[in-house]
Amino acid sequence: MNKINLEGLLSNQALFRHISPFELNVLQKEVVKVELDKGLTLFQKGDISDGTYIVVYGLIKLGIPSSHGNDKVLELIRPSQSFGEAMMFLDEPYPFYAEAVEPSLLLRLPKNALLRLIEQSPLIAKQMMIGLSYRMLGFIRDVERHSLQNATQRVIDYLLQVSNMQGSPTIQLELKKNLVASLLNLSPETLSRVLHQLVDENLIQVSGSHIHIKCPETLKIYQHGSALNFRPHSESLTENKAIGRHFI
Amino acid sequence: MNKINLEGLLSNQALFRHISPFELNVLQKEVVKVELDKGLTLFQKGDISDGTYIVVYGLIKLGIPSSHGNDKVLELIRPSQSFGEAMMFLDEPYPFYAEAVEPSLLLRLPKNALLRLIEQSPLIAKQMMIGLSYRMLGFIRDVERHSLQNATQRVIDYLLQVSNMQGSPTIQLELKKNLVASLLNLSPETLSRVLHQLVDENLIQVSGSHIHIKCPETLKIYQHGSALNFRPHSESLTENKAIGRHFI
DNA sequence: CTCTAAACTTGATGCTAATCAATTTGATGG
DNA sequence: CCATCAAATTGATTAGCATCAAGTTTAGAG
Repeated sequence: MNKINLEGLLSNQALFRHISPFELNVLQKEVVKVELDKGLTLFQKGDISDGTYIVVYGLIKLGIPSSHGNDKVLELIRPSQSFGEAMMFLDEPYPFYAEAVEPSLLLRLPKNALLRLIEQSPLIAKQMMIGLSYRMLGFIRDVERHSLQNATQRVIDYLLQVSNMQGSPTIQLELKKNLVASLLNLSPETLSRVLHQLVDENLIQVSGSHIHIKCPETLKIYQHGSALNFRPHSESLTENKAIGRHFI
Repeated sequence: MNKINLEGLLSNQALFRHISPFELNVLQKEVVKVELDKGLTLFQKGDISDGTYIVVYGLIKLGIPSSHGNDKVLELIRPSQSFGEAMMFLDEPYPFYAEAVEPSLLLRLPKNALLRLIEQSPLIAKQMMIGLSYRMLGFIRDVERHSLQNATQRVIDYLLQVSNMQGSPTIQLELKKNLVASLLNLSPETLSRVLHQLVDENLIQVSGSHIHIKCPETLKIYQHGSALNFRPHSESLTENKAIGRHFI
């Protein structure tokens, strides 16, 4: 229980960038540090929400269990990101479980403290909304990927995204391929085959968790033009695309 | 351009339940009413965000276009719900298009007005977060449905959900089956076949857009136990489910 | 450095749901 | 009330990916 340390951690969070020293001190008494070893579960699906968590370091997996063991990885939460807000605001049980993929340190912000902060600081409220919005956009992109792209396209999408995030054409997978597969809604076998195929086509090089993208541009084009990717379709859902607004 | 009418509309929105008369008057000058005929598009994917929209009446479809015409319906927005917040906060282009499925009336709240309201009223900020959270939970459930359930399960899920929403075992589809299918990530043909199968099994009755659920309980059980639903699986992703928290 | 278990790969097979195509049903307007 | 077009159904076929099963590689403990 190291107060100075805790204050330091809190003041480093983007969410509390604009917090007053006084409020920081109050908050510090309400926040709980939670340390999780690799593989440990923070909460299960169905548990009652007990606040919002911020990741200080480590990597948290939000997953949905399935009755047959083939869980779905919903999202990965990285340092300075938070999770659990939605369930807190709605007083709903968690629709996913949270588990540490790596040794992690979290901060738990109790509901009341967070609500008070929103009331006292519009800047924090705005920051929270930006956070929520960012994650919402992530979900929208997920739905798009899963609905409109095939296995190869999803893998390429993921590779390009990670490469972009890590700022290098050579990327280091931070996850077991099992988890990557689940994140992309693929079986591990299919992921393996797709990667192999991309190697065959001389688009990437793979060695372990190290993947080198030979030419991002080519890959992007391949994603849309590849013969593996789907065929035409019978009918459009949107025949009436006339654009119109009537301001009144 | 009917001012009294506009004020009335605004004060009826859950979001502005706690707004002051003065602020209501200011806001009223910034809000724009947008009327859309059936089938008309409000904005396209990629357009720059110009604020947040609240639906007064009608039904708005948020969709993602695909290069081959088989669009994906992302979400349906009903009266008193809003959309576009996330893109506004993040200054991102819309990742979907918005189109009126029925003749609709919307209110457009410009970014600046909304940001001002958040600063001035924590209650509005909180209300907005609740709204965002609600829609986030919807997306989480979508991902779960699409990842872990097969066609039959998704359809049953949908039927039970609509039945629940409408508070009756006899439900009235508010959408063309085309759109329902897209919402559930199914081809229209598959939706048709699944419904037919459920009729054969004597679980529902269908006549046009009118569907009667004979026994919600039986349907719920069928959803999990049906022979059509999947088989075991090789390997679990989550072997390490020990629950542990170290508070420090 | 070796040993063992887990992670990953590879091949063979089958199932689900998409696609294609042809009707049938239903709705809308003249 | 019929004509016309969109929506929905139905059947036949097949692509895409999951599953199952057997191997190979990798990594981490001792």
